[in-house]
Amino acid sequence: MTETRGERKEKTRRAILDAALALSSDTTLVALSLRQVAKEVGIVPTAFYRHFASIDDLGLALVEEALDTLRTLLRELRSSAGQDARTIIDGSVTVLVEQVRQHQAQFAFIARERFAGPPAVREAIARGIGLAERELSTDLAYLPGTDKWSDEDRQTLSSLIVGAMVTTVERLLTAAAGSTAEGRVAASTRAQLRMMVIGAKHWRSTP
Amino acid sequence: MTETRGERKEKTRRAILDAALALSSDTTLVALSLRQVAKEVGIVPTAFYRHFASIDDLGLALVEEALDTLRTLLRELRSSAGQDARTIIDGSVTVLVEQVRQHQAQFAFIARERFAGPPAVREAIARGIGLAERELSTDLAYLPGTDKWSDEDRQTLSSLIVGAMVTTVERLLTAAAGSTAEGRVAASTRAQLRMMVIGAKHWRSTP
DNA sequence: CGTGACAGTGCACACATGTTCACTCAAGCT
DNA sequence: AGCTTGAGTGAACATGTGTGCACTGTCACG
Repeated sequence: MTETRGERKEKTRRAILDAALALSSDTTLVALSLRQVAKEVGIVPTAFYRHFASIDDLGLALVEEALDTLRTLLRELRSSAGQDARTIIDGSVTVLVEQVRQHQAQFAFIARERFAGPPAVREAIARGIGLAERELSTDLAYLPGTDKWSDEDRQTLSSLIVGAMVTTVERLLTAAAGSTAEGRVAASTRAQLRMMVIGAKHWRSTP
Repeated sequence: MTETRGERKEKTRRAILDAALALSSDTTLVALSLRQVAKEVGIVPTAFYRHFASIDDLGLALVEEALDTLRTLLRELRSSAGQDARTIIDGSVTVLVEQVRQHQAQFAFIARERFAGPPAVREAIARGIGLAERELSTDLAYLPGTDKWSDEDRQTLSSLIVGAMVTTVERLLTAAAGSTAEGRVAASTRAQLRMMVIGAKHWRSTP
């Protein structure tokens, strides 16, 4: 045999996860049926239980993976440094588009299940996005300009930016890769980020 | 009889719509079963067909109603005039919170089905939000400051604002009515809108 | 070489689903 | 008063669902 026992197992586990992601993209996680997945993978329904304790478990594993790519996106965004605001923005949007295209299915999954998924899934996604906001917020504490702001103001700006990013991801998901629509979304997002930065630059807290 | 035949029919039709909205709030539209709805309403499953041609038809009627309350929100927002930017923003956020609280289930439905619903539903919701963006964009053409802008810039600002509004609605839905969390969301949104307005005020298009 | 672990099989069960059909029986018209 | 219309009924259907249980065959290890 060219494959060891453990490798084979991992392979069908992957196949199950992939099939589940593909099938749920037509509808939703709650509408995902064990038997559909099994048929797609090419195993008998009961063999599914060799890999997951239940169908809910599958959903949890799926969201875990999706959040992993979310965290990857965040890491990439933070490491795509730049000198002035302009280049930071341009680079960030480029990274965003790239990552969304590269992991389209995962981001679509997150967008779908963010409000439609089971409670545990919804909460996990909310935590992921909340984390992004907090990270950006603390990053802002070290940036010239916002370093003098109050925590509250930084959180406000951070949630505004993250919100715009989420909206952009959602827009990208409905635009075909490499289409003019995609270009428009990217350009629009860049403009929006610049607008926000300008707003932040002239911001004076008025409680 | 205290009720006419037509009134009775309309009454159970309403009951079906209400039950469907309530039941789908636990999961999703696609996971909504005819028999669940029928049981909740107190009619036999087959009686359902006297009111809707199919379960998909129900979904369409549901989204139609939800979009109606969305349009109501937009109308309320536009009519809640004010003098300076500050009072316009404050009034708008107040209206937004009010409307979301008053039609919580409908807005939750929209948030859920926006990406998880069947294609027809998703497209209907996207059209509704697109309409909001276009309306705001044309409104901006008559406001001092943005009246001199290019259409493109106005669309960019409009989509930014609408996006922030959508995000705010989503945040409100996860915050309890009258809670301190709700107050924080409202305050944060007001600050964000002010930030955006400031950004717009100092905006110079850089193509 | 022999033996145990275990991924995958096949059958079974009990239950839920959407939709059909012929029906009842009261309201509302002529 | 008589007759039609139509909201609601109840049984039936074919199909899909999750999960339990005894099984097989092969890989990996003592």
